[in-house]
Amino acid sequence: MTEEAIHTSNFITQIIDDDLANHKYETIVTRFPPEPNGYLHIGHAKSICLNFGIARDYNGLCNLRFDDTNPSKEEVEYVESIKKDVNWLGFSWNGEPKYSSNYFDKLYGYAIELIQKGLAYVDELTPDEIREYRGTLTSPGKNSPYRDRTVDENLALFEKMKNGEFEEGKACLRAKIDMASSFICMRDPVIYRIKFASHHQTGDKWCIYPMYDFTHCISDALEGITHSICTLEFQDNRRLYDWVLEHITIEHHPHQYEFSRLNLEYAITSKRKLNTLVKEHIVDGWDDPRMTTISGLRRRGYTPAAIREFCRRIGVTKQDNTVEFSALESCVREDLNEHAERRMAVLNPLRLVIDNYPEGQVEQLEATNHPLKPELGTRKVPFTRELFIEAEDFRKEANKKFKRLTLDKEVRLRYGYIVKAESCEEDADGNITCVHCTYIPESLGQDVEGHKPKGVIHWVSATESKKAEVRLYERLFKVSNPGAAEDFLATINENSLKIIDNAYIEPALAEAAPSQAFQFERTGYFCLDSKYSTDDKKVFNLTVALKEDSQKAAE
RNA sequence: UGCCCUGUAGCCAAAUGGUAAGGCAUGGGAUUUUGAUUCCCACAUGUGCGAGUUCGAUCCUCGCCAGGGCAGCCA
Repeated sequence: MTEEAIHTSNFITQIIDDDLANHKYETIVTRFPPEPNGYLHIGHAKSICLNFGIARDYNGLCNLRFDDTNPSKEEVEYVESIKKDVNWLGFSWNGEPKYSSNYFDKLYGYAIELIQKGLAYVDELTPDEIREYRGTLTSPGKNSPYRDRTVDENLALFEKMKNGEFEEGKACLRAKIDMASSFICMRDPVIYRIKFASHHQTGDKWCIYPMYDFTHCISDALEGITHSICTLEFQDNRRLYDWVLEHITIEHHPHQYEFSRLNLEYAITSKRKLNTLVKEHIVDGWDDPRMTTISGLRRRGYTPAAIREFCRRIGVTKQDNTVEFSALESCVREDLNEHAERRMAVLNPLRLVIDNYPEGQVEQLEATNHPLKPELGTRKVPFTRELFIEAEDFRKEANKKFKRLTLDKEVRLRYGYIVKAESCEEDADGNITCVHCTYIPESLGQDVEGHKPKGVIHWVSATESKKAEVRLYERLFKVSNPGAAEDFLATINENSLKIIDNAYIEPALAEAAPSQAFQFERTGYFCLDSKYSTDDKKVFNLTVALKEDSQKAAE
């Protein structure tokens, strides 16, 4: 998966192909325009891959533009996280990051132009009245009594708005379009409102801020965007996008195209709801490994390549869709299977004593780091008389499908010897506390005539291994579509985080580097937790479990 | 009961007038010192429904049905 498809085709790239063939454009320019009011999530990754991917595939440009027209919801923390996430996903934007707020002066000028053309007016209806006058989905609206003010009057009033001479909500600037339009966003949309809020980029320079519909199209035009790609809910807004650009004096007129946003099972792709989880401390921040935010996926151990591949596989259309979570997991497994070195770790230790192995002896067995990549080398794994194996890898007795250790039967210890379970000890409650076995000295690295182990299990030396914390995760929600629930907080899976504080890792894992992925053999893929892991106490996150043979459940 | 958009397999998604790609999932089988990986095989007489145009329709036309979006001084 190192080489991604150079050109993935979808209805938008088909339009671009046509535009290029017709010489409508020579260079394709796109943009990714997040509002810095939250962290990016997997849904944004789809848009990022689309916009930056097009720029890459067509040798074009993609701007990163913060759509920061609402200072009361936005923060610099978010702009920083967004830059980091876009870069981490493997993309770089054209030039410096842009901000809609860069264009506030020009936007103000275009508002004046509209007023001068008699196409905008200062309305003094209250917000409630504006809503009443707007009409409904099935009935037309009616004109505001302030709609026919003179140009001069509007100019003076808009100036007063800018100078802070109106209170918030007492006046706003509206485009004069059509109160009877079947597109509600064309019923004299508000294009400027008063907000006495300081802005993270412009400070207290302004007390009036332009609305999205007025800002976005002009920002696109000013940046020379050719294809302005957004999600389906903006389809109606396209009429207003075009109206604004047709009625002001501006060089470019980009075209807007809409695609369907990603819905992922068992995940939430609403910044507002994600924010609730963070603010209510239901999760451990925006980067909680259970979150499908970019930062959460990163901390969980997902790779940029896996996320990009996922976005490639799901495609881009206008159809509503809900992608199964397994589609995402398949992408990380594919990447990690190829790139993650293999290690052994025991999460639920059961003592295994090899009665015929010399006490005190430590043998350094050689283990390959990757079964299909000898170039990744080998490492030493200490083998001793007492080991830990997974408790679930031993049963006193079991049916034929059980491919692990049972009394009087043999298994191979991965990279080591064949052992035969002879007896086990139990506590007062009947829990198995220790298994005694014998090993076959000549079985190291080779089969032995007459011995057919039932399977291969992983292990760790009881005396040479290190203790570690391992965090296992399940889906954050109990239902496949938490976003549709009346109260999505009620669908939280209380068991989504399981902390194992007495896991044992082979010595080589104590050297694990942050952001290095490992496969704990027969268990899953893991990485160090960037937040809680320390030199003294390693903490590993489960990225994704290995697939399990369905026969395993039938044993 | 207005306008806009969308209906191809369990989930994504190609093909856009020439007779239904691919991926995920699922079920079988082979290989395997990871029940992983890898490799084979199976998986839509069918494109929401009904008409029409055509030699031929998933594709064009009309009607119907279903789903989504739109009534923030949010984006």
